[in-house]
This record gives sequence, C-alpha cells and structure tokens, in this order.
Amino acid sequence: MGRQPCCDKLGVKKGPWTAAEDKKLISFILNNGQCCWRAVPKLAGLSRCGKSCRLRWTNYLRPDLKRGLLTETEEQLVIDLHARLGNRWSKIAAKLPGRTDNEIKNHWNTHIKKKLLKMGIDPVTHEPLNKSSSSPSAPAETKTENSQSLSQVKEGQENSSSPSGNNNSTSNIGSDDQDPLANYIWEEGGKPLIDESWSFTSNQEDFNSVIGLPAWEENCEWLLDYQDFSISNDFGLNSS
DNA sequence: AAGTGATACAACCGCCTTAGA
DNA sequence: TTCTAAGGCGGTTGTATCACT
Repeated sequence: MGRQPCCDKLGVKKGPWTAAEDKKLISFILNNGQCCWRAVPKLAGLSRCGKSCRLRWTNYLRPDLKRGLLTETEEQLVIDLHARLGNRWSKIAAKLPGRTDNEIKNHWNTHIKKKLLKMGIDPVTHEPLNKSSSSPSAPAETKTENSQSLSQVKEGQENSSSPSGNNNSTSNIGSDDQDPLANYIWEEGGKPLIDESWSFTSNQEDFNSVIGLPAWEENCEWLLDYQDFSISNDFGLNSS
C-alpha cells in the first residue's frame, strides 16, 4: 500500500534551525497551542516538515526544558531506569522532568555507556561484563555501586513503593509490560522520580504555577524575550 | 598554526501505535 | 471492523566543537 510521507518532501527545509525559524515556531505555538503538527509549518510560515517542528519544539524550544548536563542524581536515575526499562527513552524521560528522550538517549550513548563499560558493567544488561557474557539474556537486576547509591537517592521517593516490594522485580527488561515494576513505574507510580516541583505534564496552569510564570498568554512575551536573550547571548545564533 | 581524530548533540528517518472516520 | 492519517518513538546520521599531535 505504501505510506505517504509525513509531508511534501519538495521544498521542505532540512538541517539546523535558524533563530528566525525558532521564533516563528515559538510564537505560533504560544498563540495557538500544540495541535495538528502537520498543519503547523504552513500556518506558522515555515518550510519545514511537521515532524521536524514537533521535534524542535519538544527537544529544544519547550519552555519547561532544563539545560545543561544531567546531574549525578539524574544520571543515576537514568541508569537505574534503563536497567528496568531498557531503551525506552521516552518512559525514562518521563521520570526526569525537564529532560527529553533525545537528550537522555544522547547522554546515555556518549557518557553513561562509557562510564559503565569503564566500571566493567555491560550497559545493555547492567551485569558485570564477564558475567553478562555467560548469560546474555539475563535482565539487569545487578545492584551495582551505581544502582545502590541510586537506591539511596530514591528511598525517600519510592519508599519501597514497588507493588511487590521486591527490588528483584526489576528483571525482565524488554519483556514489554509484563514487568510489574515497570508497569508500576509508568502507571500507578507515573510521577517523576526526582524533583517533584517539575511534575507537571501538559497542564499549563500547573506548569506556570510551578515555575512561577504568569498565565500562558503572558508567558508568550517572557518566552520570546527569553529566546531572544538566549539567541543573542548564549547560542551565537544571531540571524542577522 | 594546521591537521586529524574524538566527542557531543541536534536533527532526520523509518517503523510502530493509536485515534478517528 | 477496517483503513488511514498523524503522532510518537528509538536508532542513526550529520555537523560543530574540542583536544591532541
């Protein structure tokens, strides 16, 4: 049957976004909200694919994004969640407010993976390297130094909240949603595991109240100012 | 100072899932 | 129930920047 491309490939711009494009996208979304990404490029006056717009917004322009490297706590959390969930970056990202799946994925591939290898831990199975080679399909339930310290970090947050109350239920990576703990993480316990103050989702009022911003409409000005500031002062993306 | 390799991260691609007709 | 369009996701690539020789 074939699949239609998500957008007309002809005349669609690719590559890095310019400051002007960012501004158009931000201003459009702030005025109209996030809906119908396919229509966004046309309505916003962008020569971009809708998918590209969505990605740019969610990974870079969203006002609730944190910036900078992951903290030690966040990193530990990523490691632990990866041990339980595998490469389900969006699920992992959901537990780290202000972080995107792309960001976490990149950080995993560039930093954490190497760190674990250096420590002699298989980044896929989270087993010690010599051990994991003998049981490649074994899920990661090894309590490494990392995950132990993470447990300490999380103690106050999860508070033995696993339905089974059993740490070892962290097995079955990639076994879909049969893993009770994994289920718990993104269903019952679907709250971010750190930094509760960031635990808003799509509710703009919540978000505004959390970060101390005015209403969405008023927020527009702030964000545009913020973007201008960032562009001219931080990113060197001066479009002139 | 120039060349080269390594690293980090933004962005794209294609498949999968889901909502709605 | 089936089909289609759109959104979402994970893997991969491209490119800018940094570090080293």
